[in-house]
Amino acid sequence: MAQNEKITINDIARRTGLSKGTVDRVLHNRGEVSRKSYDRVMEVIRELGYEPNVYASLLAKGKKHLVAVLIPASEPGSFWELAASGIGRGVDSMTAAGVEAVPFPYDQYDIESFRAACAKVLEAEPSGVVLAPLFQGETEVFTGKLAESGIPYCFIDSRPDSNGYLAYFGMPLYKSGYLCADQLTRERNIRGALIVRVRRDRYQQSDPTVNRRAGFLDYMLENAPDCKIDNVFVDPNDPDGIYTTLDGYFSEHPEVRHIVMFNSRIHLLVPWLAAHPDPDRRVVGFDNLKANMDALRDGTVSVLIGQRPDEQVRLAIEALAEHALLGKVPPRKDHFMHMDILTRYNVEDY
Amino acid sequence: MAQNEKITINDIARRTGLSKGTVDRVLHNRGEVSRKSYDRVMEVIRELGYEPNVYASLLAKGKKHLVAVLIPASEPGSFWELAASGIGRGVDSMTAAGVEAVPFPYDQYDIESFRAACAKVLEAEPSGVVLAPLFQGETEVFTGKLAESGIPYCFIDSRPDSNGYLAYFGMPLYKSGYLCADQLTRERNIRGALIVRVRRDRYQQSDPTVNRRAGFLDYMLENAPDCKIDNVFVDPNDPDGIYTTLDGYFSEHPEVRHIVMFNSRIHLLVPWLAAHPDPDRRVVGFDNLKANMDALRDGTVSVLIGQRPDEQVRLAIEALAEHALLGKVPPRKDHFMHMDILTRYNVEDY
DNA sequence: ATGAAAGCGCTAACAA
DNA sequence: TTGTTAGCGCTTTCAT
Repeated sequence: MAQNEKITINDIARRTGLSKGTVDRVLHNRGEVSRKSYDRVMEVIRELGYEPNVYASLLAKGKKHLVAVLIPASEPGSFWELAASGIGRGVDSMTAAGVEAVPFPYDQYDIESFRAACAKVLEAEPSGVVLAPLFQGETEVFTGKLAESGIPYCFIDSRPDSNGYLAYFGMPLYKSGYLCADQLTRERNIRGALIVRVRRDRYQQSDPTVNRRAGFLDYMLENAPDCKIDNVFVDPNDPDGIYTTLDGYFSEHPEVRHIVMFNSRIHLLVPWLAAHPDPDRRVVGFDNLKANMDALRDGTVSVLIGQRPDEQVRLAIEALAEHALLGKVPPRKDHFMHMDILTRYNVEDY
Repeated sequence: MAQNEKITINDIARRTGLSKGTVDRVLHNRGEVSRKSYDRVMEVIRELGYEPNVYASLLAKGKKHLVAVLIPASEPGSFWELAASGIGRGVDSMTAAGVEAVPFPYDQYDIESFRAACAKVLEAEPSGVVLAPLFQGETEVFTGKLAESGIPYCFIDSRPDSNGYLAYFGMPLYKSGYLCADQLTRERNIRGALIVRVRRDRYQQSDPTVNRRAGFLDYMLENAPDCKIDNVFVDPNDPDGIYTTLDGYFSEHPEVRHIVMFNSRIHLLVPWLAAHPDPDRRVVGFDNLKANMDALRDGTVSVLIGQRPDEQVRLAIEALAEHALLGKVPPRKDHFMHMDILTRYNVEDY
């Protein structure tokens, strides 16, 4: 649509009186061209509105682009499984354009496995890398290496304070806490609310939930200052312990009917909640894990706030693909995903 | 990644003792091949796990694919403007793969302009068509012609009862009414609710709001059977009339605090609502028009239910692109979009 | 610094 | 029915 007829490097070779070879050299500015020729070629290029033919280029260099996706191994039913499902989701037309996204999984609790995965990625010489910065220090080391090799990378889920990334796709964490509080407390005059937390001490990982909690608490301060907020800690690997903990808490605080968790594990509470039904209770959690959505369906959980991790991955891959293919740099770096409010009435098509 | 080394039609030509030409013929089964050769080629193809090189193919045929998008002209601030914005959103890598999406706008109130747009589309010989079936009869005529020409098409927004389409992307209408009712009536014991409707008689158009209303009424019947539901009709082009109508209604029914509209025009009520603030009022509408989102922000409207018309368009284009490029047929035909619940706390990143 | 030429894998027109 | 061949637009040696 640009020009009436598509113009090729031949056209611009003819017009400049130079050869295809030279034109190609300036096109990819790989030197060995006289200043004069360079300028002349550039001039004609813009004059004629030349646009390279991607197929021809790709065909000629016979290279497939690889986008490495560095995220934790997707244990069934986990948050990262959702994220991983975004890898295949990548438009097939992208595949058709010669970009392949490949997962490089690692154990999110084992920093060594992360290092190993990083090494593999480097070996594979990808055109781009998508990663979630779980291990802060190690991530910095790795992205440093990527930068050295001139390999662009995108963050998903959360984002370190560095600056070299091509783009970031994630949920606005603080705001999500705010939204969460609003969904939790539809009425005024709430007596108390319970935050169920998971202890995470051992791992030197970043913790996205602290921002969420901050947003939550600020909302409560502003809108329900008299609400007493309790915290309770549970171990995700100890279902019985969770049950007992809740039993203990609620026998002391039967008046509390508002419960919230800031990570993706709200489903851990289902056994206790199901055993102690209460139509006036309100439970809000995060992320569309299968187990969470089931809890929504059967009414155990009232609202889930979703962030489409699969979309985050897809968008990151696409950004990288476009960078590799077309040299495009996204106009904005930070892309905050919409926060989806899920209830039993709109989970089905999620 | 498929095979160790990429295998080409030359390989399979050599292996079968036939020529590239013949191989190509069976690849695109365009006949002129003996049964025997055909079988042999197919055998070797699967044996070697041959996969065509899309660039080479595209380069050779030098054809760009055109996807025509047949939707109403996007008046600023309208629903269709949102939809149209999905056209550009199409991944650029798709563009890189040689697919261009082009809008063919028409006047949604003028069936003649629709016919004209259809004619233009046919002339352009697109590889696929995206359309919203506003004019029922005319749509049938048009899709009939498309079918004749072997051009695949996708519906967005709503879907006729026909069957020849490649895919459909839209909101589940009945369910959206149900969801709407749930968002409107958070408490029990509602005295009354008001449905504001737009008269549409002149136009022989399909009306998606009837299903929505049905879902809404069913929810109310099941969950708030004692709620009296009133209807009021307004003319979108007569702001003063709207104001007066509401004035009239609410002077008679001051106890009604729940208001809903099933089309995308909830913003029409803003002047009256803003002039008569009531913290206990609840207003629910549909679609993320700019004006609607503004109303959400300033608190005039409580909840908006969104369906991402731009995504519908994008997905439809992609489905068509993949069909054109790779011959892929979507596994499911009907794709129901997630219904987004928007409040003032999550509009920002929408 | 520049040009010539051989492909990349596939398509399509033409011969046979 | 099948084979041959000339490109498609660009990249990449290898000469010059």
